Amino acid sequence: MTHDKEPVRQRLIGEATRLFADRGFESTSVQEIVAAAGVTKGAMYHYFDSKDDLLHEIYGRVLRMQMERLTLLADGPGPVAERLHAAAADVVLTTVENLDDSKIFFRSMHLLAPDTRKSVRAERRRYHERFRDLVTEGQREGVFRADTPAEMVVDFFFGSVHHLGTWYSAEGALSGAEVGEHFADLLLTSLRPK
Amino acid sequence: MTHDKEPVRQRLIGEATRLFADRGFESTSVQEIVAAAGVTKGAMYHYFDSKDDLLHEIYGRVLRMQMERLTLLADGPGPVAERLHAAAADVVLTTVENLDDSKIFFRSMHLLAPDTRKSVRAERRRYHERFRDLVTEGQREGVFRADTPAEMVVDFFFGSVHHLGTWYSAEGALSGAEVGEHFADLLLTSLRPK
DNA sequence: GCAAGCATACCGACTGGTCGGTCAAATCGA
DNA sequence: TCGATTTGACCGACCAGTCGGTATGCTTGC
Repeated sequence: MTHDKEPVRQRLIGEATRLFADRGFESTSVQEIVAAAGVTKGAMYHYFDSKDDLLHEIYGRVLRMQMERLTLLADGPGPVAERLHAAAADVVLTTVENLDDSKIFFRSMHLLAPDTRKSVRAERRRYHERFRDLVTEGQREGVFRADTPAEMVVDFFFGSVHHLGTWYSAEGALSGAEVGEHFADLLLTSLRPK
Repeated sequence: MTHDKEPVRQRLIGEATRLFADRGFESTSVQEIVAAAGVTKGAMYHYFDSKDDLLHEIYGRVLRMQMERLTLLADGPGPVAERLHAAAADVVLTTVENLDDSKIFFRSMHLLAPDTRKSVRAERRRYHERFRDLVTEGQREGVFRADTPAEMVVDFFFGSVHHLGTWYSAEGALSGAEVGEHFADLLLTSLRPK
C-alpha cells in the first residue's frame, strides 16, 4: 500500500490532482491529500511551500506539456490547414487523457495567488498566440475565411476544449481521438471560405 | 447606504453573485456576503437555509431565464437555420450580460450538494436537448451536415459559450451582440454540408 | 398580541501552517 | 576502516484563527 515505489513528491502531486478535480481546491484539505498519499503534513510541507504551491506545480506540468506538443506540430511540415487540424485534434486528445488537470485548470484559476495567476495567464497566452498564428497564416494564404478575427476563433475553439471536463467520460461511446477528429473537423469547417 | 429600497433578499443574491464570481464560492464567507448587503447573518439565514441554498438560487435564476428565451426562439417561425442562428446569438448575448452568473456556473457546479447538483444538471440537460433538437431538425432537412453527432455539436458550441467568462470583458473592443453574431456564424458555418 | 424580519452572541468543527524532534543514509577525517 | 558529524526525509502534536450554522431575543407593522 504505502510501500509504493513512486516517490513521495510524485504521489502527493498525483493524489492532489485527483482530489482537486473531484472536490475542488478549496474543499480539499491538506489533511486529505497527505492521507491519500500515505504520508503526513510534515512531508508535504517539506516538498512544497504551501497548498498554493502544490496547485501551481500542477498548472506548470500541464502548461509545459501542451506548449511542447503544440510547438512540435505547428512548426512541422505540411500545409497550414493540416497542421492546424493536427494541433487541434492533439490538444483535444491530451486534454481528454489528462481530464483531471483540465478540470482543475479552469475551475481553480481564480484561486491562485495573484502573482502565480499572472504567470500562468502569461504562459497560457503564449500558447494561444502560437495557435492563433496558425489561423492568421491560413487567412493570409486565403485557405481560411478572414471575416472572423483569428483571436475569436481561438477563444471559440478553446472554450470547447476546456469544457471537455464537464461532459466527456472515458466510459462513454467516444474515444479521445474520435472527439479530437470531430472537434478538429468542426474547427476547420467553420474556417472554410464562403 | 443601507436604506436601499431593494429588498434584503434580492440584495443578498446580488452581492453574493458578485462575490462568488470574484473570489469563488468557497473563498467567500457568509460574513462577507451579509456585510456587503448591509445586514447580518441572522437576516441571511432567515431567507436561505444555507450557503448552498443561496448558490442554488443563483443557478435557478439563470436556468429559468435561459430556458425561457431558448423556447421562445426555438419554437418561433422561420427556417431552422435562422432559428438556430438566433438562439445561438441570443445565448451569447445573455451570457455576456450576466457574466458573473456564468463564471459561477461552471466554476462552482461541483460544490453543490449532490442532490442539488443533480437537479441543476437535469435542468441543464433539458436545455441542451432543446438546442440539440434544432440541430437534428436541420440535419434531417439536409441543411446541416449530418456526419457529426448533433450532441457533440451542442457540447462544442456551449463549451465556447461557457468560457466567455474567462476572456470576455465589457471594456473590450467587442460588444456582446457582436460576439454573438460571430459565434453564431461560426456555428452555422461549421454545420454547412460539404 | 403576534408574526415577520431582523440583530447579537456564541458554538464546535476544522483549516493551513509551524515546530521540535527522529532516524537512516551520506560524507568526512584520521 | 571506522567512528563522528551532517544532511535530507519525514513524523505527530499543536497553534491561532476562521468557518457555517444556531439559539435567542428585540422591534416593528398590522
